[in-house]
Amino acid sequence: MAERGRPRGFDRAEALRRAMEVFWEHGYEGASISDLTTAMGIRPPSLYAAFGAKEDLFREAVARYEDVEGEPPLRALREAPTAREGVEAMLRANAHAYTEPGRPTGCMVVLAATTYTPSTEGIRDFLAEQRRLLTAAVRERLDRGQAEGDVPSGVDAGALAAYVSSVQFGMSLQARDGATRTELTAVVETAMAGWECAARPRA
Amino acid sequence: MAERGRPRGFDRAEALRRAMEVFWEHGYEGASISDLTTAMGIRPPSLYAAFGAKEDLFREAVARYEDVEGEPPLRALREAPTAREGVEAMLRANAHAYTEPGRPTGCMVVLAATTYTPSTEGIRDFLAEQRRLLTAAVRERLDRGQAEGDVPSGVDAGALAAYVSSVQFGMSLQARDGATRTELTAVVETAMAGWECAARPRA
DNA sequence: CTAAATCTGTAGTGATCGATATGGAAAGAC
DNA sequence: GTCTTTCCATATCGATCACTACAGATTTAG
Repeated sequence: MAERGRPRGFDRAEALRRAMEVFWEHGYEGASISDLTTAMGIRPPSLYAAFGAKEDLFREAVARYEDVEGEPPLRALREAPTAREGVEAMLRANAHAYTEPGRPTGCMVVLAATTYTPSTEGIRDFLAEQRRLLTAAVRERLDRGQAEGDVPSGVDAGALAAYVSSVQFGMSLQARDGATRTELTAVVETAMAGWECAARPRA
Repeated sequence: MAERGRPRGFDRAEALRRAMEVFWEHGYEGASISDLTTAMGIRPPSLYAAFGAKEDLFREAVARYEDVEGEPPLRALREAPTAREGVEAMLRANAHAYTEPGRPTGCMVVLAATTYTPSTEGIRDFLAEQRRLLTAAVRERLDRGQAEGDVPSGVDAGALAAYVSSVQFGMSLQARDGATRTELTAVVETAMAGWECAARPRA
């Protein structure tokens, strides 16, 4: 049903997608309202009416990023038969996604707000929390692997999850620095080649 | 010998050290001239007279960071008897340095400029180049290990170096997100536990 | 002493930041 | 048609950005 009043003259979902790409490429502080409105094809009052403040738009863009870009690798992590295969599938999916032509390289959650000013500290903390949730998802998959017997029970799942996240976060930065898909895949294979040794109980 | 004219009223080296800490904590864009002059205890004209533009000051701050903070881990990498011990010593030194109380966490070269605007693209590229040099240093140590026989000759040194850098870059971000020294050290130990498997020739 | 050189503090430059006031345009309700 | 509601374009807001003009202060050179 049509709402009362003049209808919106642009596609809100498409505008959000374009805003996400600008934030993904330039980060929160690197994307000005002028950059965003140009990419979205609208003027500032339309942006503020449809999305609220810049910070609101950014949070919505991150949510869209996680739904569209972040979910497939996490699904691969969860749905693989073993924790090891899940981690490998997730890392391989990200090595591929981080170097997809025609769009920003690396992960938006990793790259969009490492610097901060007093006014953007909330944004920095928000992305840090999203990264902790990523590590927690790996941790949960490892715990499940231990419960199902494909990960040795003596393994420190927290340390192993933090290690996997470190590799993943580092891959994002290397992708942004120009690493190729082949190079990132080799990083994944190197990390996974060490898995049987790394995922072994230690003193 | 004293120069002609009124002498500088502040310690240039100490002012640079304070500027480095501000850039380290907040990044290039997150550190305003006002933030910098406040931390350095000087006024803008003194900053510009002594250091040039903000970008010049940043590059000098990075050089100082690399000399003071970055050199010890790299020396540990080079001076260890084997490549494996060198990498482990470097990573352990960084796990310690990234969580040193009373100063910014993580590595300045990794964290200070992941976002960018058209006017700061040069800064982003400059730090990317510094990161490539870090990876190249690891690569050189691995090549030497192969020449000296402590790294199997069939190992892909480039892939292994990129993997080590990924772990290291990821540790910086996790340190900034609040990871403790114990947690980062566990990441290093997990990575090194997999070394004998990872540093083995593969198809 | 005077002249030249260099540094410092005050006070501001134009540009850009995120965000908005205002008024006209375009829709449904009646 | 008129009234109400909502959206959009123009033009701009005050704040902050990196940076600097200017004048006074402090030094050496002579």
